[in-house]
Amino acid sequence: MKKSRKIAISTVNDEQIVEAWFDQNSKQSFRQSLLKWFRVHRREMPWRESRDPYRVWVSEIMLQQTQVATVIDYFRRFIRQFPTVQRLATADEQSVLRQWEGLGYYRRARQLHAAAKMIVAEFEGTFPATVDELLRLPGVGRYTAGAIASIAFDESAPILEGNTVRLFARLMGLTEDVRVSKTQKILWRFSERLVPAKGAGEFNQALMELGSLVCRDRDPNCRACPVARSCVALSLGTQREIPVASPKFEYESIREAAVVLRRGKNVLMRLCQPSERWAGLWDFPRYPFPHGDPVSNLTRLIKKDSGLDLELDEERLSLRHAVTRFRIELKCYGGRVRSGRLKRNSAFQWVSLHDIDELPLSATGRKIARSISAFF
DNA sequence: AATTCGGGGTC
DNA sequence: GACCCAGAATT
Repeated sequence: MKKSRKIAISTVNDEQIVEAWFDQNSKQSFRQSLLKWFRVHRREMPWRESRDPYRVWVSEIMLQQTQVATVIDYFRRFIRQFPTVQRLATADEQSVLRQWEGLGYYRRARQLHAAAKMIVAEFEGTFPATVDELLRLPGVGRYTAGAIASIAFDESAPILEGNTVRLFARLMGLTEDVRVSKTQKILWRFSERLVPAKGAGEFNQALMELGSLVCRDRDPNCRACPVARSCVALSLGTQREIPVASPKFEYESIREAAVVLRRGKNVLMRLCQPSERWAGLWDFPRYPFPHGDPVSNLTRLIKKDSGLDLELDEERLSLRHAVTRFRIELKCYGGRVRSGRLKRNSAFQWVSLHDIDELPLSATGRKIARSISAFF
């Protein structure tokens, strides 16, 4: 008897911690308080000006792992150039990637483009309107499907992302690592139990807005919180210790070299291959920084890969940047071609200075391109 | 269950 | 520097 009771208590940490919260709190009054707050503090955002599923979809893809402030201008430009799903579907991928340049996670742009073609072809232009249909689109996972279905189609679908993870963890007083799947499951369950049958779109946006503006990562503003009375963390004074999250990765410092090789008005560029970082984007020829004499070693590397006979100058530009789990120190060299022709089906290609503006580059590639006059 | 995939904001 | 951001797909 005592034994089974003990087991029951330890399993409270799992699914039933959710039920414990709902036992202690009225979800109707929680929803009311939240929506009342949201109607006052709701921020204007370009994708909130309509409920056009296409625009909601584009915004949700852009917002994956990307802050609202960063997305706003990208969204405006993207919708200006690709105002409908049909226009996106018939665009070429390079122009889509060009609009995405600087946002990062470029797979999102390629999948968005692929999904637009799917919608036009398989759904005959009728936008997928349910979570289950939306999940068939590449780049659309559980969060994004729930967000689109609820915001654009008023489906009662739950969401879970950065803001709501933090909010829910504090509301329940969750002290477990929110990155492990067991905790994710608890958080999804919480979202499922909380989402209303009607008005889920507004409700979900209100949750995220509260997480973003009030239940902030650092410095949560509990005095301004409309649902403070439902917050276990606040009642225990542990709101600053929650959420607990294991580190995502450790940084590794690496050094690279890039080369701006000129031939007349053209510059040697390389199309990043599908298996590489920046797939589909253009980059300057780039290598791990060679040991020994960088100029002579780089000259040999480029000659081997491109087939060109060339002459390199000294270092002209040094950039530091971080990408994924790497801190990169990138040194850039200028150079001229003496003779030779490009190898066939190497990813290299001569690009005129003017055309570089139209190509999608990585953020560092664009920095090099902008200071290209320093190499001539 | 881990890793990959960017880049900028912020303290 | 270190962590976060309206995550998804792959290994």
